[in-house]
Amino acid sequence: MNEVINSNNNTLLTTDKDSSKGRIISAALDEFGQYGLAGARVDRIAKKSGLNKAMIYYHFHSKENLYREMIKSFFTYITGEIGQSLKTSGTAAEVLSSVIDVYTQLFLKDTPIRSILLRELANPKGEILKQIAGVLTESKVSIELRSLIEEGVDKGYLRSVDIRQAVVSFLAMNIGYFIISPITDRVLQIEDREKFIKERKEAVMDLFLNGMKAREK
Amino acid sequence: MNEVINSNNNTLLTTDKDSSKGRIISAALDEFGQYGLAGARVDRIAKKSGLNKAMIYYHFHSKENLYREMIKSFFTYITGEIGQSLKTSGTAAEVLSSVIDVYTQLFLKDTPIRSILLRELANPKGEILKQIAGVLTESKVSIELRSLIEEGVDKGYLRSVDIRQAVVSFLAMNIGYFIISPITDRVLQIEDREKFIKERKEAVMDLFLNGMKAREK
Amino acid sequence: MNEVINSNNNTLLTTDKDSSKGRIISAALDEFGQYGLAGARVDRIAKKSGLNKAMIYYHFHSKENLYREMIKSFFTYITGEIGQSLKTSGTAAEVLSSVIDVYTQLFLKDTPIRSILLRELANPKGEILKQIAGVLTESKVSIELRSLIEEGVDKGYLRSVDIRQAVVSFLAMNIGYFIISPITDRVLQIEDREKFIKERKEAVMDLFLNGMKAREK
Amino acid sequence: MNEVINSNNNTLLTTDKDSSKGRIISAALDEFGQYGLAGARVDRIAKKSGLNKAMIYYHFHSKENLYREMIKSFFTYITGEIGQSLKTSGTAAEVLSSVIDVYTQLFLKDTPIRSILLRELANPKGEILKQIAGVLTESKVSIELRSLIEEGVDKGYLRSVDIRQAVVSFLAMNIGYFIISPITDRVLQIEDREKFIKERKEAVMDLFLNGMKAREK
DNA sequence: GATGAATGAGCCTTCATTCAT
DNA sequence: CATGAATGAAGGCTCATTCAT
Repeated sequence: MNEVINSNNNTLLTTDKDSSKGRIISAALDEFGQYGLAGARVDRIAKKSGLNKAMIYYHFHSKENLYREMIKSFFTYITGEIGQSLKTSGTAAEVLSSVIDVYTQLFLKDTPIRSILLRELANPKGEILKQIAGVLTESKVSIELRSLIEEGVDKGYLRSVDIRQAVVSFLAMNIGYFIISPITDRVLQIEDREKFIKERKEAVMDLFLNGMKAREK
Repeated sequence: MNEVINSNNNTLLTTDKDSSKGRIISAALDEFGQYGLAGARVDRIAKKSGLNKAMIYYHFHSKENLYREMIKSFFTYITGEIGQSLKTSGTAAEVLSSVIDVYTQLFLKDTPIRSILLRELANPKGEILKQIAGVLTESKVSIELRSLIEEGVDKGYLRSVDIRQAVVSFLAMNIGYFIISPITDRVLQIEDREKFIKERKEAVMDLFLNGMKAREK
Repeated sequence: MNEVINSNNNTLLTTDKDSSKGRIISAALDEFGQYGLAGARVDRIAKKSGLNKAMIYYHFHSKENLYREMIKSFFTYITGEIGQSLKTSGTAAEVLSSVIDVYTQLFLKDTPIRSILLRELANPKGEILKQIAGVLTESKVSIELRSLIEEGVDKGYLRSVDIRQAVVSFLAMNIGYFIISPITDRVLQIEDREKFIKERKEAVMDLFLNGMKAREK
Repeated sequence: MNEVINSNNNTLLTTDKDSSKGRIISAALDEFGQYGLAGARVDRIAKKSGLNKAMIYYHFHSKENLYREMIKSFFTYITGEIGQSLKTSGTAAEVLSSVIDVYTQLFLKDTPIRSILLRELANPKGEILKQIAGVLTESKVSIELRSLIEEGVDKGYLRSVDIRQAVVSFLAMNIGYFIISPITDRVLQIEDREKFIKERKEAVMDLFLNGMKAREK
């Protein structure tokens, strides 16, 4: 799941542990994930990467540019992951299950990417979000979901609803949960988080499919 | 000195807006909302508040403490708002509708509180989240939702599902949407956001209630 | 000659030794004179001024701006000096003598201003030179010289020559000497510089007046 | 390897222009002329020379040494130029005219050497000035001037004046003008500089010869 | 010779915080 | 309460110089 995927160019991915650029990007992911862009310290990134601070500027010119390059690099990697993981054929339940798996993998732990995404969501007008949206658009996940639902509607086993609302609801139930879980877990006093997440997949699919199912009147 | 008031901007506070403390808190909400804790500048807060920088330290001792006080002040206010807005009786649809209204109101615009909440969610172990969770727990929203669903299950018109999963799904469809909307709006190419949000309320209630409804076998 | 002339505004002159701005400007004059803009170190200026480095930025915003302010301050002071020293009536010899005295005073020693002026002359397109030229234009020295020569020509005791060339020649013989003297003193093996400079005044006036004098043919 | 050559730019050197050393020296002249020793950047010199930064250190060991070597190289060239251009026989007017031509050629444009010389003059105690003075001493210009004047005095058509003062005055009127011209041109509002410089030669010779001429009493 | 990468010291600037008044 | 000035500790970035190849 976290193997080396070394692109030829300057988009070195998370775990190209050999090249200096790769080590810096990796350290940057850590640092930016933990402290955010403003809170990150170039000194710490240098130390984490085992390189001299000047090397960061040699390769990336500025802290902000390093941030951008890191995000670009990461999302290039993510796109590949999603592409590989996503089942695009099978029953509706199977496809949904596969989509859920992808997001669960991405957000389950306190990954740097989760933190970075959240902080970027706090700047809705920032350029980074556009970039992220672009990558996700190309990853076709939403298109898969849309055509899946459209097919169900066409074949008559799903109700005719606003498809975009349905897609948003599905994504929100998955990604949205992982985002707000630090609060909801506390409010709902969920102690065994692992178990809850395991059960969540079933619960989401059940609610979604039931909510969408056509009724015989 | 502790009344719920409206600051001149879009920031709602629990402190007298004319007092120095109030003006500082108001400016801090702006600044922290825009830049986050690490990115905020005490100088700017001073300028925004029309006061001297030293006054901030006179009243709040440190930047971090100002941040905490600001959040405390804000959530005290929020709690009141939710308490007043939340219908606790009526049909299930009416209660859910009222809950949705509250969250929509809170997150609709790019409010400072949305940004602050998101950045705090990026630090899942931070103390602030505990505080927020505490406030929300006391606001009884989740309890209302839980008992609403339990009642439905008891009376037989809702299926017997994991109630906490249901509550999480409902919250995620609402709050979660507002959080990830900067991305989903782009990916799904939603141009008329106002309209989409208006329709969303119906869509969420429809999906949720249908997904929960008991079936005749 | 070096007294405190404290303008009311932000143009503090060289020796306003009390105010922080004055102390910084004074230290800056030293430092920039010795090392030039690029070679100057803000740390050293801070140390010399007895203040914290941050205070320099508090008062002057940037090293470059401090440089500009220092020059502005200094030339404002110089203008006053020239204005006071310059005799505007008397025989031609008296006026010229007074002009020479002013420049001798300014450039005799290794003053910071001499160094700064020279380094600016190395950037002929820089803004600073324009500023300096402006100040000197307002100081009326050149106008005095021109009208002095014009009068001599009108009255018939000076030859009719290009007045601007004459003014330039006079200035070059004075200022120009002080500028190139580190070289000429060596090449011409002038050991007793003090004596040479004392004699120079006579020599310059003699050459200039003789060179300009009308001849009976 | 040590021929006098013309670099591609406006920089004259004594080193083979195609060799790496030559290209570096040429680039250094450019860079030091524009920014001075402290402001010069080794990176830029490398880029301008089309070579790697490490090559500069391979050939010149340090930035400061490169500076010295560049100056040495340049003045070796200058000496040759002066030697070739300088007429050492003819009437006094012819010789002076030839000297003026040499200096005009050297300082007319914004040559790097003009800037470098000016900045060095700002450090009157620096070693570089000694070096320059040495080269000029060897170039015999001042000796030519001295003997020219001495001859005039001996033969009776020049007044008996301090010869060194006369030489200094002559040099100052020429070199000194080119140095202070960025200021005087502005103060005297000289718009057609080309024309002024052409006329200057006559004016200087006229003033100088007239000023020195013996008078019949 | 030639190069890209690496380094350590230092530089300009900023910032949270405090002090004197 | 309120302010302008002051401070020390970084923080981002640069630069002369060196190393491995």
